[in-house]
Amino acid sequence: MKRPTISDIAEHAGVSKSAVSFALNNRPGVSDRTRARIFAYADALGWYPNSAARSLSAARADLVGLVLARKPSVMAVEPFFMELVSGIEGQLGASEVGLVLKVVGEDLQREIEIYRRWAAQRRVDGVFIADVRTDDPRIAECERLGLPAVVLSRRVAAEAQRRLPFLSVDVRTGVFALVDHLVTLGHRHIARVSGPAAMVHTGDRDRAFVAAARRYGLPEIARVRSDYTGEQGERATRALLGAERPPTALVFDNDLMAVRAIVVARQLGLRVPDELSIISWEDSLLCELPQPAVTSLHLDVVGLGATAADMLARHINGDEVADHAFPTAGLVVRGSTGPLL
Amino acid sequence: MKRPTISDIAEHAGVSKSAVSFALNNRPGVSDRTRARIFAYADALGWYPNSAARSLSAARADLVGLVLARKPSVMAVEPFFMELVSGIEGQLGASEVGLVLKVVGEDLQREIEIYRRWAAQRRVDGVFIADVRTDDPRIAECERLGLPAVVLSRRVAAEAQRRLPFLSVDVRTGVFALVDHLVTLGHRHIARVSGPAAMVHTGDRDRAFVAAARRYGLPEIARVRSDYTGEQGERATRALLGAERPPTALVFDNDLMAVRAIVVARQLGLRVPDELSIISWEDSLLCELPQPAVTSLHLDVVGLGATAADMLARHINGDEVADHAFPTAGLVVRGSTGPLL
DNA sequence: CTGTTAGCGCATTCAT
DNA sequence: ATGAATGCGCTAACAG
Repeated sequence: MKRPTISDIAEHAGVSKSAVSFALNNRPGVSDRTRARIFAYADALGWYPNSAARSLSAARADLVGLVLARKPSVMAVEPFFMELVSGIEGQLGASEVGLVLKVVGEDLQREIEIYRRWAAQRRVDGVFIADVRTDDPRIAECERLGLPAVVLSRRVAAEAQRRLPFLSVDVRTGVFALVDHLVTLGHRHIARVSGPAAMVHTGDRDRAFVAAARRYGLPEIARVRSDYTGEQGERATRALLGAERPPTALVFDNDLMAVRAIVVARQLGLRVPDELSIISWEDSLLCELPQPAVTSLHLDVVGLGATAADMLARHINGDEVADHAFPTAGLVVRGSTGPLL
Repeated sequence: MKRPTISDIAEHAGVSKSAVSFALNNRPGVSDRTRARIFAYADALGWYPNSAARSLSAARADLVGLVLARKPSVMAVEPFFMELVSGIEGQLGASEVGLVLKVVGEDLQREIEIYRRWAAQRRVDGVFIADVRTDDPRIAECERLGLPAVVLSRRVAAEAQRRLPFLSVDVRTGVFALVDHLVTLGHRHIARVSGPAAMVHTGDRDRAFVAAARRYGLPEIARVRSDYTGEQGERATRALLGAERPPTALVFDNDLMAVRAIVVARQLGLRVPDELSIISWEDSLLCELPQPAVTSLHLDVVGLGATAADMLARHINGDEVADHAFPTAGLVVRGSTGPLL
C-alpha cells in the first residue's frame, strides 16, 4: 500500500522514468501508444506527483499565502475575509495550487517577518496583500524579497514604480449610486462611519463622497472614523446622531457596523427608515439579519478574491499583469432606507 | 540577492555541508565554536531551509489541511470556521507547520477526493475532519489512506476501532446549565432549533436536552431541525412560535439563528425577554449585535482549534493520542433571557 | 522517438 | 570532530 512513484510506473510500463515524466506532463517525445499505456498504469496505481519532489525540482511551491492581520474574534464576525478566501480558493481550485493561511495580530511587522520567512523558505510562490495602508511597508518588502504579490488596493502615486500588480475596487460609481438613492429619497444630511483613516480605500471613499456631495449640491458629509468593529461602529453612530443637527441618513463602511447601527437607532428611539436611513457597504448575508434589512452597496468579494487569485497566478507565471479595478456591483435596496417622513 | 543554501554557508564558514546541517539541526558532532560560526553565517545570510527540499528529504510536508464544506456566502457569516482556523493557526504558529485551506461545496465526496489527492501527493501531513456526520465516510477513508486526521466529534460506537483521535465537545454540562438557567427564570416550555440531524453533535445535544428535561421534570422539549442558516433558523422559529401552545424559551444551536430569531420575535410582536427568552450556543461576537444581546453557552472555538492542532501534531508525530472532550465554558447571560412576565 | 544522467537542497550514513 | 557520498521523487538537458 505504499505510494507509487514514477519509477514504479516506468517499471510496470517497461519504459524509462523520463519517458513517464514526459508522458505525464503532456509534452512531445512520447508515442501516443506509450503515452496511453503510461497513463493507464499511473491511473491503476493511483499515482500523483509527490508535491515536495515536484516543488524542489520545479522551484515552485504550488502554494500561495494569505496573512490575516486582525484579532480572531473580530475576524470571525467580519464576513469579508471568508468571502475573500472562498473566492481565492474557487479560482485556485482548478489548478494544483493551494492556499496557506496565516493568522497574526494586527502587527504589520510580524506580517513582514512571515513574508521574509516564506520567501527564504520558498514556501509559497506568492501572496495577497490585504488591508493596505497608505505607504504600506509590506509592498516594498515583497518587492525587495522578490516575492510575487497582488496588492488589494489602488496604486497610489508613491507606488507608481512597483512591479507588483494592484487590484482596486471602483468606489466612485458605487458612492454616486448610493448618494443618488438617498437624495432621491429626500435626504440631504448624510453622515458616514468609515474605516480607519490609514487604509488607502478609506481615503478613496472619502474623496468619492466629497465629490458626490458636491455633484448633488449637498452640505458636507460628516464623518467619524472607526475600526470596523461593532463597538466602534456603535460609538461612532451615537456620536453622529447626538450632534446638534443629526443626519437623516447614515452610511457605513462595512456591514457589521451597519447592522449594529440598526439596533442603536432603535435604542435611541429612532424609527428606521422613517426617521433615519442606514446604508452599508459590502452586502454580505449580515445585511439580511436585522429588521429592517440593510440597504447596501453590493461588493462581490468572492469575485474579488477570484480575480486576485487569477492575477497572482499570472504574475507568478511571469506574465505582465496590468492593474485592475473591480467594479462595485450596485445598490441593493432593502428596508433600512426610505423617504423621510 | 539569491536565496542562500547550506552549501553557501558551508563555503563561507569553510566547512562541509553536512557539518552545517548538523550544526543547524542542533545535533552532536560539531564543536561549539564551529557551530557558533555556522549560526553566525546562517544568520548573516538570512538562511532558512528550503521547505521543498526539507519536505522531500524528511517525507513531511509541514502542512496540515482543513477542508471547509459549506457555501461561501453562508460560511462567511458563520463565525465558527474563522474561529476554528484562528485557533489552529495560533497553535501551529510556534512550529513551522502551515495550514492549507480548501473550500468546497457541501459535497463529502468531493472532500474525499481532496483527501485522496493530498495523501497521494503527500501535500499535507494530516487533516482536520469537521462537521462530522454519523457514519461519516471521511473517517474510514482517511484511515484507509493512512492520512493522519483529528476528528472533531465524539467517537461513536461504530468508530470504536479507529486509530484516529477524536476531539469532542462536552455538551452535557452546558445543556444542564442552560436548562437550569431557564428553569430558574420560571420557564417550563422550552423549544429548540437544532442543526442537521445527520451531525453527530446534533444527536449529542438532543440526548442532553432529553436528559436535562427529565432531570428538571420538564415537558418534552419541542425541536425543529435546521441547517444553521439565518433563513432556516427563521423558518424554524416561526414554526415553533406558531404552535398551539408556543414555548416561552427558544434554544438555538448556533448564534446566527439566534440573532435572527431576535428579529423574528419582534416581527411577531413578542417582547424579548419578557414574553420569550432566547439562548444561543457558540457565543461569538454575533451575540452582542442585536438588542437585546443574546444569552449564550460559551464555546471556546479558538481553544478547540488549538487543541485539535495540538492533537494532530502529536498524532502525526506518531504519539498515541487519547480522545479528548473539550468543555463548554458555561453560560454567558445577556438580555435575551429573563423571567416570564 | 526513447533512455541515460545530472541536478534541485537537505538529511544522513559511513568513512576519515 | 569533520567530510564525502547517497537518496528523497521529479524534471530536463543530453545523448542514443
